[in-house]
Amino acid sequence: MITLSLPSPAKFIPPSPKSKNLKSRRIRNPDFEALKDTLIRQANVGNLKQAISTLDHISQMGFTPDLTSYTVLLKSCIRTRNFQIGKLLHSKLNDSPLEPDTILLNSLISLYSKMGSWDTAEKIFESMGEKRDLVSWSAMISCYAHCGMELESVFTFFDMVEFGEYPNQFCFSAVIQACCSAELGWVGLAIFGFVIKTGYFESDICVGCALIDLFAKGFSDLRSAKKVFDRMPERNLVTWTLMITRFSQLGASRDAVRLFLEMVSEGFVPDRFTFSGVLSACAEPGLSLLGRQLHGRVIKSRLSADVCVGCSLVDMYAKSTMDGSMDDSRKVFDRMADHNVMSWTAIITGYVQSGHYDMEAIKLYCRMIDSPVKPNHFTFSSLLKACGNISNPAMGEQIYNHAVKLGLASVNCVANSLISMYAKSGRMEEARKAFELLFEKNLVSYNIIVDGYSKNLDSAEAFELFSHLDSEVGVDIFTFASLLSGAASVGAVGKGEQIHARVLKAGIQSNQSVSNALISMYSRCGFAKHGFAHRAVELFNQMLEDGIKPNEVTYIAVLSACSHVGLVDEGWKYFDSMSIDHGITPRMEHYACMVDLLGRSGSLEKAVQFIKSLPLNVDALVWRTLLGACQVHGNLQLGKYASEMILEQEPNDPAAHVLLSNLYASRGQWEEVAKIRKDMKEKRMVKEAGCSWIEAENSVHKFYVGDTKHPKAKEIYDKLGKVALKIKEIGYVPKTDLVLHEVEDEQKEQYIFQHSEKIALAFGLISTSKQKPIRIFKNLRVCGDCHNAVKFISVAEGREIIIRDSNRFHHIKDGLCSCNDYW
DNA sequence: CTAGGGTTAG
Repeated sequence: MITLSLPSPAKFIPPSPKSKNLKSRRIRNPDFEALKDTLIRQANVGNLKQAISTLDHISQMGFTPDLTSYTVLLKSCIRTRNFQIGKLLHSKLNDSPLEPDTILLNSLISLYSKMGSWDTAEKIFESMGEKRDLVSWSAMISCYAHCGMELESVFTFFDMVEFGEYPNQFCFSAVIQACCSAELGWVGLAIFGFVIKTGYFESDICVGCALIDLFAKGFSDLRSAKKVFDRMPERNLVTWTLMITRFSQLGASRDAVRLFLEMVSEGFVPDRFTFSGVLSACAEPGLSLLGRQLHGRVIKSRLSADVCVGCSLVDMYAKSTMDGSMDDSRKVFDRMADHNVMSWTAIITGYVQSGHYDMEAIKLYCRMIDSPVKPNHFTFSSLLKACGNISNPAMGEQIYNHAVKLGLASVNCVANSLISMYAKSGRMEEARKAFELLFEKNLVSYNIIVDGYSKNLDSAEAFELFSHLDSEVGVDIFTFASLLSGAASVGAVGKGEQIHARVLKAGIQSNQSVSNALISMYSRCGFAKHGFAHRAVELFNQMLEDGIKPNEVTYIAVLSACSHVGLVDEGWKYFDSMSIDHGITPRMEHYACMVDLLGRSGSLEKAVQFIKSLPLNVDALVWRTLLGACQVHGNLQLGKYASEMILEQEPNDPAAHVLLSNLYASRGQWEEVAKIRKDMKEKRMVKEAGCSWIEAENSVHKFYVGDTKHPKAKEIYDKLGKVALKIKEIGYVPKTDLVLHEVEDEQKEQYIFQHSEKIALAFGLISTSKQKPIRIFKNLRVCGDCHNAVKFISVAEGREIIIRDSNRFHHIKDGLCSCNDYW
């Protein structure tokens, strides 16, 4: 019988790899050996602070810590990503008389590589001389690959081969990783050929992982990635995690989840990286329940405070919570043990993308810069987007200045975000300036500026850029979507049709965003003849037939198209099938579309019934839609109810006050009007002053109510008087009931003719060419009498008139308006 | 020491 003698667990210390060398030393001091053993144990369990003080203790005792101690400590720093202590060790090593060996220097390269300090890593690598081995080469190749210096990485690989070293699996995996981009994918494929000859493809897990990435990241080709995965003779947790993460990143969320379940059933235990990958996949709509269940498993695995898992959870809850609430996301963020750039960026981005928490995002940024964590280019992109959302270019500029100071200003996505921020704030001149100053204009930059011009109703400029893009850079789905929305915004349906033709020629009509933009364009351009709104509905049906998946946006477009042409039954049909057939939970916008549809067709009671039948309380948007319909149909009772509901949720909503006041005024109930006005005054609510502007003679002319400041004021009012007479002759009757003050009828008519949109139109009539349509912009909704008068003027003067108000555009021609008299 | 992760402008 054989008995094994083992040391008791308390005394057992794992042998260090260098113990053989140590035995050869002649002098062994027991105190030194004991301290060293302690140090190694502390380092191995990741207790770096104590290990460092043990190291100091060794020096204080008069011993010189040996290379093994440094190596073990450094490895632990790399494993736990403790860069601060890593750098401290490096400086201690420089101060010590020790001559670092290859392993220690390689470890230092790896440390600086993981920190992103490629320059320090490079210096160490170059100083190594004879000590350089295959590990040094592969560490350096890998360092360049991870620091965004892919070409440097490839060249270093070739240098190594030229130097006479024969690459092993580590070198191959490092250099292939550098080639995992669209630009260098072909180099990766060439190296793949080399790998096959060496036989590493069949035998090494690292090489397999790199090849999976070559296909997934370099070619977005998940099928080939899966082929590599299936052919690998051995798969470990890293391999599975890599597959799950890449599938998730490329939008194959359900496949990612399937892989995860398969992995678990094969007995692998997911770690922080695996959870991170699969949770990201669960941000996709429809997978949130699974995401919550996985969160439970994360807690059981004691990983809930981990930064990496936390990031994915923050992102998942931000994206998957239906009502856009950030509560769950924030809870996860607040419970995380500590934060890094990514977790800060994840929560800030979550707030920005949820739609209405831009200020919260900026507040968090203020907290972030008080912490030791520095923002990166992703953080700045999101923050600039937030500033654009709230149209605050001044704040955006401040934040951009921070990016300048951190040397991130010229990073593509930061500079592009700045342009987008200006464009969203209506500052097209600044946007254009920033665009022209771009160091490198990519397709995204062009799409932002084209979209900017489109949204800011300068479709001429947008189309001009488009033709440049078309011939020089190339266009993509975003360009088409922007142009379609631009065409829709100014009612340029002819241009829209041209783009539609191009879409068909390019064969991209089956793309979801393009399809949505097309439907939306035809829906918004629903002219009096109903032709285009019908076309929107037709396109939608065709989209379904072609098997393109509709999303929430599609339904907003198609429901509003139904609303524009009064297709009540179809509207109901689509609304029902949205959730039943396509699993899309209706949002407030969809409810608002239905209320609009019912309200427009005069079924106000049905609209109220609809709201009451819903399983949840609707928000102010829906009630405002109802209130608008009440105003058009003069239903005071329901209007009052609707505005009460709005004010319950948004007590200081000026729009609700004004709409209700207008409703009372149209019924001549002046006491009520006065009450509301007083209430508004007390609450210090500012009603935006109505103003209209028009572009003529190469500049913008802006008019307020009763404005007489314009140099051509006399001519304008003369023209206005003449036009008033002309249209009365052909049947125009002033809607004096829309005057919101209690005055005599004759005075009311005067008031009405001082409205800013009429003044702007009169100016347009005397200063623009008869062939071109007159384009007027108004900051508020166009007044009912003005709308009516403009229809008559279009006949009397034979002009095409387009009014873009705060709500929509009105394309008025031959006495008819594209809005079908509902807005 | 050398393979995997989370944040990203249209």
